[in-house]
Amino acid sequence: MPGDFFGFAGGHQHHVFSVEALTNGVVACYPSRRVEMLAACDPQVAQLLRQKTFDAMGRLQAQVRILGRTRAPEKVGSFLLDMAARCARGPTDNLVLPMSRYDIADYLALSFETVGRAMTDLKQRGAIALAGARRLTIIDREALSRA
Amino acid sequence: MPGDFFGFAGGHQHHVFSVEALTNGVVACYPSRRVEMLAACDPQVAQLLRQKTFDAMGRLQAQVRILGRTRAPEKVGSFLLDMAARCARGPTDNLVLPMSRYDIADYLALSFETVGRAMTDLKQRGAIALAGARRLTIIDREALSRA
DNA sequence: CGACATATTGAAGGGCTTCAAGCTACGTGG
DNA sequence: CCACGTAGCTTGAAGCCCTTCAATATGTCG
Repeated sequence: MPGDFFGFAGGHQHHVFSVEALTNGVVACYPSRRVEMLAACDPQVAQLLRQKTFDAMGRLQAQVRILGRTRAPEKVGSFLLDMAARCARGPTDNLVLPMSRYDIADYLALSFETVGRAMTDLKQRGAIALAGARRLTIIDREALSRA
Repeated sequence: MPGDFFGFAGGHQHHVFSVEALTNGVVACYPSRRVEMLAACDPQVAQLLRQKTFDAMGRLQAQVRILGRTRAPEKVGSFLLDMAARCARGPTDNLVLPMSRYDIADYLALSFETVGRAMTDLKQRGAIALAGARRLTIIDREALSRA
């Protein structure tokens, strides 16, 4: 998502992940060698780099927590909470998913049909409200985390 | 595992994970505020901190890759490869699991019976050899990653 | 409007979980 | 020394959840 840094982990060897942008945008590349030099010279750059790295770790930890769920509605529920936190444009719990069911399924290690079924399941339980496939409102955060 | 750093992500708020040591050992705690000060003053400390952080991110990414597998033998197989890489005491593919089936199951979001069944499954396919429950030899790395 | 991508819904099958019963290994105490 | 007890592992059977395949619906462009 906009502002996210990625790719600095895994040493200078091969990367084990690919990255997909959820919106149109520009990707700025910084050669790791040069970043290291900059960080060595300028403590403020080093501090910023630390901050960005910690942010990236936080995203990874969130991903681990989501993938660690055992059932589909739990996975989708915690995914929606995560997306709500990252797409937050205000205090409301309305959000527009920036990705398709297929992309969500890929992210959660589920089939895209199961993602859809989990959505309607959460809706029927009153945890969320759906307007179309991507526009939704979070009604019961508790229900999403313990779905 | 020995030498692992952890806990510096997630900002200065609440941590969302617990950590469990796989061996007896000593945990050294560094107040984040003081670490920040040290890093700001000493570029070498900052460099070391970056390195340790990248290592931790690598572990998290490995965990995501493992949890992202859809079937149990795949999960256990890639877990074993990961453990082999982290327990490496030489070029051999022998390793002693430092954790019980129950702990592995918890780590992989599976039931401990399923972990055991996946083990015997991998053994019967000739991917690994088991000596007791924890001592094993990796025979076919390919088979483990595509199990 | 028409066409294509995306979502929903249904039904059959398979994998994992759960519950339950043995089994093995190890340490304790008689 | 051996019986015993506990913790960990294995194995079996039933049930549930997810996947897969298939058909229909929705919606979003041109």
